[in-house]
Amino acid sequence: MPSQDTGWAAYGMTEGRGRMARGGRRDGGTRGSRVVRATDRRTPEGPATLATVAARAGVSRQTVSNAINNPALLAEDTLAKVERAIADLGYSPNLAARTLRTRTTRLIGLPFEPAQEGTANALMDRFVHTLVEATREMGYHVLLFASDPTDSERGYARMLRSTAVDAFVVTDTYRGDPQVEYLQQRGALFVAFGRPWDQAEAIHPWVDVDGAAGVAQATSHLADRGHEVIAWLGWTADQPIGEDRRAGWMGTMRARGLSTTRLSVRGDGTMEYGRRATHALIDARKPTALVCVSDTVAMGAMRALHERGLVAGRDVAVVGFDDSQVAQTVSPALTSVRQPLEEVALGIGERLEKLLNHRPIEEPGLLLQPTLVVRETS
Amino acid sequence: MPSQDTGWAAYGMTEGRGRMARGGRRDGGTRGSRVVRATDRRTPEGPATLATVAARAGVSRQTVSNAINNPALLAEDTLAKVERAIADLGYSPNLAARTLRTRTTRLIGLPFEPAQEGTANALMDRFVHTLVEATREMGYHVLLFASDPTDSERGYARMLRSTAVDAFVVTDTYRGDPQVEYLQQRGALFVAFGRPWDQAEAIHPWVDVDGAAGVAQATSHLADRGHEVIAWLGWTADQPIGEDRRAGWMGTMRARGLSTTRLSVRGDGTMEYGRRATHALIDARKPTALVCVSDTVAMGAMRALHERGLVAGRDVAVVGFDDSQVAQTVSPALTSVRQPLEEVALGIGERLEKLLNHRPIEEPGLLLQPTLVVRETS
DNA sequence: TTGAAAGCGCTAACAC
DNA sequence: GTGTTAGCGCTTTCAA
Repeated sequence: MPSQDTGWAAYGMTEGRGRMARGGRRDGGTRGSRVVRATDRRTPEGPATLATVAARAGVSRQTVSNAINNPALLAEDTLAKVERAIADLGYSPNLAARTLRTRTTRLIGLPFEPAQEGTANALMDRFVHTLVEATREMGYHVLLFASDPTDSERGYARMLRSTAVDAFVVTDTYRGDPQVEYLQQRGALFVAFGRPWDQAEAIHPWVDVDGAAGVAQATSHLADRGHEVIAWLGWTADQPIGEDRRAGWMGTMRARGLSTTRLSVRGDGTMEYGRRATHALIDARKPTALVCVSDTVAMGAMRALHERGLVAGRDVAVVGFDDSQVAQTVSPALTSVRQPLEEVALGIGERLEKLLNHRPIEEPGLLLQPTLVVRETS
Repeated sequence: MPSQDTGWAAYGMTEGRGRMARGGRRDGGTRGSRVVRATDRRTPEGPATLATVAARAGVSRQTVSNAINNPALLAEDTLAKVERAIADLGYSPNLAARTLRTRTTRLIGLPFEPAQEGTANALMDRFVHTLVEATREMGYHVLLFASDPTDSERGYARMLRSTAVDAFVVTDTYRGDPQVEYLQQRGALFVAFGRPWDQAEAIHPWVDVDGAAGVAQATSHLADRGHEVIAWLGWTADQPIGEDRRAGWMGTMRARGLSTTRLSVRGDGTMEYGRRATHALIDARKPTALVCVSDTVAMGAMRALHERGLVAGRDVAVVGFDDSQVAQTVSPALTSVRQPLEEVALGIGERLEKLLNHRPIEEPGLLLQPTLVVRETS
């Protein structure tokens, strides 16, 4: 175990801390009557505080505080003096003290769901990273917390009661979950990644991706290339996201006067489902193009084509959704709809900022357009 | 914008807060001389505090504190009384106040690097999730922060100075980075995901995966199946992880008395590199099996095979590393070495707990064994 | 076993 | 423009 005692060392240590924290610290002695116990050694133990900086700069603590939070209030030379001292001492405000005073943690809570070995993983990664960056620029950090799967409110409740975060980002507004309602009732601040599918009246800030538009784009792209028998491989009808994407296919087909009869299939999102559905579709309707609700399903479709000696992109076009790593790696490379996750995170960041600063949000909902990444399979 | 004022509403609001926070709160009036300004209304604004609970239970604040932190000290019935009150009021201690007092945030800092569109994404996801779970059980949360890419110490420094976290998890000890040194000098608490490759003397707690053993396993597997000309497709020699994995191949080949001459290739980790290297290897040495440093490289290899009309798994065996989603999805499915990321996170959690409780860590370093997931390509 | 007092480092309110 | 005072909610002596 390392045991360096350089710097203020013993950071986060309990033993001996009580003692340390006692004497010596408040070198200014703003309250004259205070009895300084133990040794009054001046060695800087622990990080600098407002008092340390104030003493060094020859001003009061409040002035240092103002220099940080309200620099405009200070005279130019005072400000310079204080800033010097801050730099010299390497001072950063103690976050806990600030939080206690301002009732503001500068933390954003992000529930981190179990990673299902499948779809959304890499997506989340792109999203979370941009969110971290965006919130950092606002002066916030992202706090991960496991939302109890059995009782999803548990996780939130604790965070709320203990004043642990200023706001939440809710990432799965899908399947009309009660999270949103719960948070709204509590008056908690949050922005959702995902539309309020069922509760149309609830107008909380949200950002989402227009899946229908993405699939419409894909379908148009195929139609433009001369395809007329274009099939849809979707999720089960209870999933709003899947149905939304399906609507994009359906709308485009209708608009182009193309038949959709027996060309729409639904099922769980597995590869095996994609494979079987593709075989069945080919037997029944001989589609020349397949639009899939996800890359995973598309991979199943490609496998089925392979099994029949058909080549994806030459004999039958295939389009996926998500632009996952698989889409980019597989051969032939899969055309896929890419979600603008970075933009989503940015949009959420903007809304969070307004929420946290109590500024009005003119446009609570933001629907972003995905882009079609055309590769070899179409 | 939502404007419910249910519950303690206005949570995190600035306006009017000063007023709210003033009167009424300290209903016990522990310090008799304190002048209570404004109205002394009893309506519970804001979450319950120690004082609220104490008043309700008819005990002092300290007793409530003890009930939470040192229940053994209390008489049975007093404890029961207090616990009742806590439950009734839905009380959770204010984290900021506790932090200010104890100098303990119960937060673990995790630097979140830019997501490179490629290798490790889904990996991180598996890891982070388990880490969140493990630390939650210890009563900690995970705080994400962007470590400045240009000046990696920047991010840490800020977190340290502002007493924002109790400990760090450092995730890329690879390429002998200065982070570790920096943190050690500061006496900061941390556990590394990754061995201390260069600075052998530095004994900080770490957990890592034995890449060499994983590749050795893969190579043995191939040799057992009768392969004798087994090639290695690695990363450039400056990457310790890559060299470690390569050593697994090399060691096994030697142990089995198989030649390695002109069978080892190195390059960047791209698919294109994997593809070209495979073509070159086949031209030069006609290997019957390819062991790859990553799934990405393996995908390149498979593409090359495909281009030559060879079938992976039948004509030439291929093994990857990471067991990424691609490995599971591609056809034929890729045999790959899977890292026990959940165990890594668990091991890190254990070490963190000991570190934070100032308990000795008997075994600072933990090297975990990956497993070979055999699929169609071998 | 329980209670009283003090103070962690900061900022809001107000006085000068 | 700067300083003074009070107190956020908690835990830690220390006294009863």
